[in-house]
Amino acid sequence: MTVRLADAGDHIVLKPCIHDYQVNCGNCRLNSICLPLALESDDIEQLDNIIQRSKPLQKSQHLYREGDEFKSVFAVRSGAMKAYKTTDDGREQVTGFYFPGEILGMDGISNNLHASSAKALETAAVCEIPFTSLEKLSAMMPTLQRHFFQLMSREITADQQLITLLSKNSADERVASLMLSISTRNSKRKLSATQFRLPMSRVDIGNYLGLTVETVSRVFSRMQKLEILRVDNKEIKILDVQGLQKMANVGD
Amino acid sequence: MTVRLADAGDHIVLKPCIHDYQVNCGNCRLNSICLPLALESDDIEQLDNIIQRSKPLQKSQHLYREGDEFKSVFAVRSGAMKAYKTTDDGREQVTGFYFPGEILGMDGISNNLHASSAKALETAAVCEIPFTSLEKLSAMMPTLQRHFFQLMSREITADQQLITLLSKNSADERVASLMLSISTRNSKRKLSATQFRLPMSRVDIGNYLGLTVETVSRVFSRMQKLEILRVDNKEIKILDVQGLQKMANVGD
DNA sequence: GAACTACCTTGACTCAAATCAAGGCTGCAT
DNA sequence: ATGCAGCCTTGATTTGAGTCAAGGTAGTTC
Repeated sequence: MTVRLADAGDHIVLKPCIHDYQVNCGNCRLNSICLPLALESDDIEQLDNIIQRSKPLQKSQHLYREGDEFKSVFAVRSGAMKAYKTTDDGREQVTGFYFPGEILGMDGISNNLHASSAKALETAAVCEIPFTSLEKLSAMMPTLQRHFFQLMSREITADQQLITLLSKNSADERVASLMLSISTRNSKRKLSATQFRLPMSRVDIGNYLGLTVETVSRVFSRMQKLEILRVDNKEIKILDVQGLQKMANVGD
Repeated sequence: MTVRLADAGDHIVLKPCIHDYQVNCGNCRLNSICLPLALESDDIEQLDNIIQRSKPLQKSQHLYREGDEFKSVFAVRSGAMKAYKTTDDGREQVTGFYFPGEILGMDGISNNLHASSAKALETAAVCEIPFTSLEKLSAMMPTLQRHFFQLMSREITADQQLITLLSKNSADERVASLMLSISTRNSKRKLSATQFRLPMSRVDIGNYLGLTVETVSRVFSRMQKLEILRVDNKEIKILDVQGLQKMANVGD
């Protein structure tokens, strides 16, 4: 059975081969997420000039690796990315999933080395923002400087959310929270909040949430039995948002 | 039995009532940790001018609370602080411990509201750095701007370390890692790396590491039995650094 | 210095998630 | 179409940390 991916027509199509190289920040339909600046059009043009748009990454291709020299941060334009660290004993800790309009790579600033690796979960296009140019432009444009401080701060609060989730919540609550997070982020980019395709594997979800694959799989089965979700491999349909919120144990 | 607190004379005395209000950034002995800038003395003076030094906080007094308006970031001058969030069901998640020279409050930038609360673990003095002034100064001083980006990035990598610890490591490994982290940070400020007094309670340690008090206590007992640490309430003496590293399971 | 409180430790028991094991799907390559 | 490899699911069993319970210790107040 086939499921429609998006309910909002052709806003952002998560299929390969539709990557518009001519897009610029001024007309990018993600700029309300990516750069919610009250930028003067002149400012946008300056920003646009420093941004490099390269050819799309294929699934499982790396954007950068832990230890690489840090030169740029990246905005996801289409597709999805994961950031992860490899622990001393070789296991993988996923530190974040990044969807269109979201920025990654900021952990590399502190040491001029990327502190994590970034890999495409599916065919993905990114905008590269060279950091030295961004710094110079920030010094000249107070709103941009402010905005970038805010982006970094948001990464910190997101990490703290995850810390709390890992430290205090059960397997059910963790998976439910992730589903709600993806749902919310989808609706921000005008995609369906209730129906979507997960770009990551169960292993990735487990590595993000501090759970094993088996546990993630069991939670999905449980949610399906409770008629909170319909799960068909990577296709997710949220049947009962309130039930999901209750399962996530989030205060509302 | 009494234990000397510091091995380096009167560098930083963790006892109350020795707080020098006349300190400025130029002569502060923490500036190699707090602001490792190759700042011109003129630059230091400008920075110094925006920094406010208020009277010390008493133990368990709040510096700010979750939801307060964000106005400033803070540098710890003496004592120790903890940052924490309260979960929807009233439990506490400690997101970080902050020692002299370390900066806290950066999670408030994203929403202009503090995303966590900060409380003194013992009598503590802080330097308040008003954020709007810092922004203005950053736009004028590239090294300061760069430095502040790096500080925020460091907070991100620290959070990612904690995420990995919570997600992948056993109780033994978590407690051992925290002891090593405190040891390292102590030696950076010329204090003993092997002997120190924990400013936080077992409950705080548990809330930071995602463990219960009982588990933290049992780990300390185990470490003592293995002659890795000597634990006398809050006094810690590391007897076997290599054993501790092995227990933390950190690659070297 | 007695009493109180907050903090810490230890033991016995329980339970949620990990581990171990096996089998089923899916989609790609031949 | 067939075979293969990676991914996902389900069941049985184990285990590390949580929970419950009780008692000890240190520091503070009166």
